[in-house]
Amino acid sequence: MLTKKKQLLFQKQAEIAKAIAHPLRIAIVDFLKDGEQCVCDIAEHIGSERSNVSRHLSVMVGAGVLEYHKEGLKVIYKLKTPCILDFFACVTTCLKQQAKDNEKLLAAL
Amino acid sequence: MLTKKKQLLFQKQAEIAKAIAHPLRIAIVDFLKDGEQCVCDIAEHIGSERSNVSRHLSVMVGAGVLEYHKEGLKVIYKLKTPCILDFFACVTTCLKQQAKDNEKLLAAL
DNA sequence: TTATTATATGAGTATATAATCACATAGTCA
DNA sequence: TGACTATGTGATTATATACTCATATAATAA
Repeated sequence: MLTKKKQLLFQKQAEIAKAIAHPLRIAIVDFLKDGEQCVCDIAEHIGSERSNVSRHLSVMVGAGVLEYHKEGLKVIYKLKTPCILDFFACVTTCLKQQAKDNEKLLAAL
Repeated sequence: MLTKKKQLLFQKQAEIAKAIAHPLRIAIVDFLKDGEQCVCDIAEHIGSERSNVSRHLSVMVGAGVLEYHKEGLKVIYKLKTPCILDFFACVTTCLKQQAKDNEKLLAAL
């Protein structure tokens, strides 16, 4: 059986994973890897309503993936830890693996 | 604006992230890192109904995170790519970062 | 002061997800 | 064959999430 300690750890890990597990949020993280951005520029870049983007951003702030500071009217968001980007490297490896499998399947038909 | 190509990539990445973004599923992946297991042993280990575990497993198979084979009555699941485990290293780094921040906050009170 | 802009948030709706129970399926063995 | 076991799945319910619109807040500038 799982210890309480492990359960808590898995809970926390799931929160971070959930905070990234959305196409728009991944697009946001990908955009922010090149530097901090305000909400309006993020919204423009990913092509979604500002209110919606604002909500996605606050989800990621809540999970500790992003942080922000205010500059006049604007609120500037950035990655809190670059380690989040490692996640994409890992996922990309998985996708490549899948692509290889599909190739094999295709070749077998 | 996002290219169609990037949108598709982010979609795929989100699918994998979603497949892991649940405490029970993380517990399953953690359990499987030491070797393949049948549904009943997984259910026992994580302390959940077999039918529920079966559903979680099929979500992860669908996302290409797990694979399985049958052995008599049993269905044996295992990690499809070890790269999934890198994800946990990354998330753990984020959690440590958060813990540090909380420490700072606590010290400031 | 008012007008403008950027952002956040409440309310409502639509959809997705998770869990449970009952049942179906399929393999094993007496 | 029938009993048993492991797994999967349909139906249901509860909950969570995503999105949109309207509105609120807050900073700025005229």
